[in-house]
Amino acid sequence: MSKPHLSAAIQDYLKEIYKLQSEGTRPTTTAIARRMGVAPSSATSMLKKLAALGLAEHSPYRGVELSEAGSKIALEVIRHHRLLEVYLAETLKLSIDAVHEEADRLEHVLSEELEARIDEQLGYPTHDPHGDPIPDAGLRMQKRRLRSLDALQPGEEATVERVPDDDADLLRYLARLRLVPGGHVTMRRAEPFDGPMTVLVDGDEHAISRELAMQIGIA
Amino acid sequence: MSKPHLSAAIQDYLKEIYKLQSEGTRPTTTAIARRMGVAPSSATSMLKKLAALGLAEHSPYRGVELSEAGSKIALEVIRHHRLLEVYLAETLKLSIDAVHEEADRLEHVLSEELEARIDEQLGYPTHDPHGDPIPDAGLRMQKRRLRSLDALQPGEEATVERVPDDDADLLRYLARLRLVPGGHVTMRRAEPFDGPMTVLVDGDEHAISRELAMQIGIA
DNA sequence: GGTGAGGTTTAGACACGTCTCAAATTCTAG
DNA sequence: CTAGAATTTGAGACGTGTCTAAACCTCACC
Repeated sequence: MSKPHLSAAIQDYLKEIYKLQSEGTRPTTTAIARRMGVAPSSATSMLKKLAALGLAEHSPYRGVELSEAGSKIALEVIRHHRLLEVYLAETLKLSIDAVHEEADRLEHVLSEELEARIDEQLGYPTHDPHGDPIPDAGLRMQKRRLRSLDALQPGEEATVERVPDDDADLLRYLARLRLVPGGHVTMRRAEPFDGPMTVLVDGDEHAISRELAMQIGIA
Repeated sequence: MSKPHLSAAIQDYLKEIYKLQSEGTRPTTTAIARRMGVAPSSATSMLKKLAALGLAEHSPYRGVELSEAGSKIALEVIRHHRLLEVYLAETLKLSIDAVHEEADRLEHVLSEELEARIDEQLGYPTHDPHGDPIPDAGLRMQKRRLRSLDALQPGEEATVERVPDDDADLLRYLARLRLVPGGHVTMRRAEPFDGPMTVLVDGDEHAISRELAMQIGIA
């Protein structure tokens, strides 16, 4: 009962498991360990702990699934994280490639009070700087299905809506190309055999790999 | 060498030892333990660790003294803490009684980058909301010797410059009386035998204990 | 329906920061 | 100067989260 004080580690695991689940990936021990940057055995220990706390159901060798309580906490952490990202970007002018790492540290020490102030001051934003949705105060998160940039036909135009959030180098590169949420993009060419794609952004042509194009959400 | 990653606990101990030192109190094991809210033996362990890390000199049964390196880190933590207090009060409109606790958690996860942005955005403040000095970017802290409110003679006026920072209930009370930094106070009466003092603040008379008056800095 | 490769769990260890309890040391009052 | 009081330290334990090494399941393939 009550609150056995959920450590930062527990919160991080719950968050990653939740994200894996919502990406459609089955949250296997290995996948979780890779995301967390720990050994698989460490993940196993944690999964057992999460199960003991009633935050997840762990069927050994089978996988894990968050309980109602676990999902709730995961959403709270994600809300903290993404709100902080918006805050750091808007109010303190941090660049899009820096906000993720900062928010990762701040998310665990953000009080509900501060969260509310930030949310209010930002005007209740619905998406973070990378285009990921922010759960609202009731922890409801609006899902949206985006096309990915590689699906664009030559000549077609679109607005960038989402970019990956956790690779700072990649984000710096994308920011330089202005291939970030809000950017306007036109498909020029797609080389055959899954070759690179040439896109026009703000009057500049850039060639990017199809793999990268697949990671960029558009609408 | 390098950075053995100074844990939040280490930073907290260094900060408290530094504060004890600059208050003129000899940082004994017991005093440190009381400030940290831990058992004296826990403090001893930590003092030994600090000594092993070259952050302090520990003479058993005698006390402890911060080294150059230890003082530097203490000042960095104090800078983080007090800058955050100003930031939370000014930008996010947190009340003076809430900022200390929030800053205590945030101070350990504030990056240098963020610290610099905050400092700049605030216009390089020199004092936190309780009136304590903020070390500058070079970690120099301006000391000032304040009189305390109980030294005021009947009829004398002064401006409140400093209040205690870590008792939220007390701060709420002082804030209600407007007996906080910036407030203008006039001494009315001081009852004999160290009795209470009656002061005028913004047109309202309040009686406060001499003990409390001693904790309030004026100029 | 065996079997081997790969994913998963267990076992045992460690670092950290905390505790309690008991022993050692220092302080202080007579 | 000394004995009792107060303080400080040491030893051993615990909880958390991590690791490596080794044992253990599962499933797809033949």
